[in-house]
Amino acid sequence: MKPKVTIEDIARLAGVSKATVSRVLNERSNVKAETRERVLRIMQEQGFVPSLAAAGLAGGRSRLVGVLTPPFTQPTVPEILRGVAEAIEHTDYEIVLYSTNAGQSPTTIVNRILALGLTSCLLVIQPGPLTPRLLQLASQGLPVVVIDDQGPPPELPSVGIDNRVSAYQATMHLIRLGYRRIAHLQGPAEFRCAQERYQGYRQALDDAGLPFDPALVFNGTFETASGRACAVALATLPLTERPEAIFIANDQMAFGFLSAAEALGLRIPQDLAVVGFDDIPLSAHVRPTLTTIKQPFYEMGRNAVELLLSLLHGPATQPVAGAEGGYQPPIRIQLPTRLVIRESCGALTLHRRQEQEHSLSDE
Amino acid sequence: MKPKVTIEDIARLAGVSKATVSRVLNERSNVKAETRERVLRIMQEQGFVPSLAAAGLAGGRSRLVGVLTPPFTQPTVPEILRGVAEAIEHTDYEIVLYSTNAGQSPTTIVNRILALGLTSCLLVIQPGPLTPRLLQLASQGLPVVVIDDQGPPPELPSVGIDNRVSAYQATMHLIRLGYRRIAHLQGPAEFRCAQERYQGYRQALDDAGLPFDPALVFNGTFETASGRACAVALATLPLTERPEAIFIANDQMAFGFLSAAEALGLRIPQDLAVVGFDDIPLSAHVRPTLTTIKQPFYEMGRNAVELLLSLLHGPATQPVAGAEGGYQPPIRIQLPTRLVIRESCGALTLHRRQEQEHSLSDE
DNA sequence: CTGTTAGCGCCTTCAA
DNA sequence: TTGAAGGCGCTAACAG
Repeated sequence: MKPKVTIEDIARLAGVSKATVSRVLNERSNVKAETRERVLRIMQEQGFVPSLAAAGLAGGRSRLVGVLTPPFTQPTVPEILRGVAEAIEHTDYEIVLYSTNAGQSPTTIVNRILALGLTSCLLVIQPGPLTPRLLQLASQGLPVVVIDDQGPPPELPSVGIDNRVSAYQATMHLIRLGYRRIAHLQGPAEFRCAQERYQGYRQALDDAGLPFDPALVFNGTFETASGRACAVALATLPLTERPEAIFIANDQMAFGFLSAAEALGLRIPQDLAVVGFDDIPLSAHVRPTLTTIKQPFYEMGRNAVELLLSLLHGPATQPVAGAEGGYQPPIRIQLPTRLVIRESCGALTLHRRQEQEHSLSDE
Repeated sequence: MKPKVTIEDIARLAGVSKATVSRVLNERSNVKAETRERVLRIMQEQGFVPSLAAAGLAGGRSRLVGVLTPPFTQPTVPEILRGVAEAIEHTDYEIVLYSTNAGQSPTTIVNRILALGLTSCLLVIQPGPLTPRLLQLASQGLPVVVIDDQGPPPELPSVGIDNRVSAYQATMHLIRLGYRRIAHLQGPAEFRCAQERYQGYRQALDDAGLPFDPALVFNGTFETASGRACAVALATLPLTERPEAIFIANDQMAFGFLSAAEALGLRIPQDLAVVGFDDIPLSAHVRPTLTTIKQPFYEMGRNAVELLLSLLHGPATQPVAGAEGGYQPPIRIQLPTRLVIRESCGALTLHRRQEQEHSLSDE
């Protein structure tokens, strides 16, 4: 149906050997300029595009980057993928997508991916801890970059944010607004980012000379339901023990909190100020709109791709087993976050809307 | 680094020829049951996974489906992709993702995709009209399935909804609620779905014996801004000419409409009832929550994959040039939509919340 | 039912 | 700087 133009065709038309065409393709230097241009021109004319499949087979390394993602409906994912896709587009690589639908072993998928022999490197968007299998492969030399929107420990090259500092800023924002009793709804302990955000919260209290009250720290799961549960727990607290504000470790839980609070007759921010973490699309649209820490998801995607490709092209920094030369930690790109001030923290009502974000107007 | 297990290895260990192993792999029937099981067992033991790249090269057809998508941040996309990914997962195919970032020629991308020789079929999620190049390729025998969330003309096998009927239901819902003067904000004329939704609107008015007033039909772009513009236009109308309700051709525009209406002091649904179209995630969260037609995006993704694979496996229904046998239209899978009743249409306030959807509680 | 023989389109030695 | 030959891992004909 489609008479694919092959290297052989080009070679014949250009009057050179296939090997030479191949050299031109791979931008080898050892081709006479004149020849190169002729070949290039003919490739143009014929609309030649090399077969990635064959190139991968023959050359060993393919031009496909495997991208391992959680379900697309997880709110942080689309933005990250947009960044990834855009970065890839400027290269001659393509994306092979492996979506990990909840409930299937990540190890299985990883095995499948690699064994397929399609992809020569992996970009992992994975909430929570990494599969041992992945670590093992990486240590064997497979280029892997992790985007830790939810914060896996950086045992691999990774792109992410400084959760501790960001949480510190979020908490400090509440403190500056004059709140004294500040609660925290934290994420599950398996997530390193949950711990880090907790630490940032603690640190802010300390630095402000505020007492830490363990009774004000609630355990959550990063899911909406636990936000609701937390609101209920707070509402049952005696008025004197009730906090004036709460820093919630992700927006998803904050949504649950807001909706339950509304149902419970708890006014946000008048009765209780709320700051979240992530800034996913909904955050600008819930009522009240959510003050939160904005993670630069798009940029994370872009940076991850760049890092991955640089790993791929750069010298094979093979982690020699038992190397004595001192352990050097994997590369980490840390992107800045930003506090987005909206209604839920009370800053707007307190400070007459100095930095208000128009909710729907920016789309 | 990773000593890939090949068919050759399996063949040796099982004491058969590579061809036989291949037969087992491809589930050919002509293998003795006993042999098959031995081979399968050994493949298990060795953790053998065939190389898609090689298989594609050798066999001519690859096991990769190319998926052409708009940017992931377009709100309808994640759900569709989720469906696609989930359907693919049950097969031995993989997804190669081509994201069409706005502003780049679709034709270029399509060419690139095909020439790569990676994918043997294409799933296109494309708002608006199809590239001529795509049509041409399809007519040459390339299996293509289109998901028309925004409604391209079904010149190719496609999965979508009945826009006309759905729009009819939306409008009829408003009519049943007692509204008489009903406006319509339509999408751009290039989108067939925009025309169809308009037709459904007209039809509903006709069937209800309501007069059609061209002054109540506004032109939109399917984007937020045009929703705002429409609200402004409505607000400037003399009170007597103002409609009591409006059917807006997609939710994105409805959001713009709602936010502008709020700013203009127009109360929804008291002053004006609104019904949208799509039911994207935000629709349940804007204020007031949006009554709208729910498109089954997830199912569309799933069905599209199934259709595509059936096309791939089924008999090559090659559209023979100039065949006399009468033109038969391409397959179309039409999925049912559903009217989701929320606040913006006034039904809840009128009929004391009979079908209310809890906004945040279902996540 | 099974083994043998050619390639798929490309890259990578080698030798020239 | 170039050409010729071999093979990546698999499938598709053939024979048997």
